[in-house]
Amino acid sequence: MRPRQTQPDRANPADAGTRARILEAARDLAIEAGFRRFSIGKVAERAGVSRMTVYYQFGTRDELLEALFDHMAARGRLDRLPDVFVQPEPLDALAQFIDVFCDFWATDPAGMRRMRAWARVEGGGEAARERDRWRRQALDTIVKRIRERHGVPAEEEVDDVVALLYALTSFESYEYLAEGGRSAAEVAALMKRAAREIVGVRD
Amino acid sequence: MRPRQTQPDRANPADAGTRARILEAARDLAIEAGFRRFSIGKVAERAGVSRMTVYYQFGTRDELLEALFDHMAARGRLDRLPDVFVQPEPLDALAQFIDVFCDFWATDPAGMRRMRAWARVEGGGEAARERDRWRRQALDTIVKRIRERHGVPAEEEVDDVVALLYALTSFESYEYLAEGGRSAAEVAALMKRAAREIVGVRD
DNA sequence: GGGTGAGATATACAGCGTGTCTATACAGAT
DNA sequence: ATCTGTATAGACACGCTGTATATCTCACCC
Repeated sequence: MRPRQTQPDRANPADAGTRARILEAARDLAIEAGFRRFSIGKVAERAGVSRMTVYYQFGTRDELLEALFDHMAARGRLDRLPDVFVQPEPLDALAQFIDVFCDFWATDPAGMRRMRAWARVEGGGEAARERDRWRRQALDTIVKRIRERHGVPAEEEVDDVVALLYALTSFESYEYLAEGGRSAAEVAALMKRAAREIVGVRD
Repeated sequence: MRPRQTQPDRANPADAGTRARILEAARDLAIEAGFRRFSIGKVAERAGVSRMTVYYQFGTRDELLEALFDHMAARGRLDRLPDVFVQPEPLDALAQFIDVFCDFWATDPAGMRRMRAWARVEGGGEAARERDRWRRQALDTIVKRIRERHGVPAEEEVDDVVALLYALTSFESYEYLAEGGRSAAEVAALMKRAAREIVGVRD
């Protein structure tokens, strides 16, 4: 167990968030320099803090990166997701789901890409994997509701439709779609159109 | 400039491919240990070669990884791609295109995933990026042929359709689709179905 | 006011990995 | 016999991680 982070708004010396400053510095550095040149020392320097403080707060480089992952997710307004499930019309829910995620991916594509890739390289990023599992589950729910509400278009398996939507709404797909200079909104529109075709509802 | 690789079939001492042995060792190690524990020393040891030889042959760790990338592509039977373009029926071409890539991704998913992620993290993997550009270009050609041959389904922009297919046929999508335990052939079938819906031909 | 405890820091160190340099050994080609 | 390209050995500078130890400084509590 690591030294535990105490109450964030602790009546502390000069600042009120050494951790936050370190995370911001880490994020900037990750984006700017890539993970190759990402080191505890540099993060510390950038945060105006000693190297030992970073170790004290986060333990290891990996734990710092994992924390950074969470930190970025928190900035991404992913908290709007619950709204999606109160939508009475599941097709609207699907559309809104796509909007929320596209906004999320768009908050910080450079950071996101590095963090996710890092997770794939190193096997870290448990937070991201967790979120992906969640995303899949959500799609499953939505698709099932759509099928209850509207008909089932012949031979299509639920699992297959969910898998396709899962791939379509991934960050990686977002990035590929955004490559041509498309804005987040444009990507979302494209995804929504494709999603409609994949679920195959004859409106 | 690095020491240049001489003719591969050089009438050499004992082996006839120190490079090849090193690349195989590198591949095994990358898959087995991840890039975290991927070091020149370990590769050398595994290849039964001295550390200096690796440096001599590849220069730097990055150059070794870049070479490894090419090496893996060469094993993936990506050379069957030209066949795709002699297909008279562009819809068949699209299907075959998907088959070839799914086979390619399936040759070595573990290695592929690490290599691609590494490219994203470090900015390396020029070979992979090159291949992606090529993939996009190929899809563009196929889509245009489809539109010539069959009609154009209303408002759909060529660029949008191409982008969607590009995302759909990416390695990352392959991986997401394969997650449920689907075989390469099953993933290919799924991709083909989705691709048909995306191009929107009313057969 | 003295004690306590958590946060932050300084210094030092072991260990590992990269990349460079120099020197050497050896095989085939001229 | 010499030259060239390949493989290797040993040593080294440098940078990064992670740990250990000791110190400093507050806020807070009695």
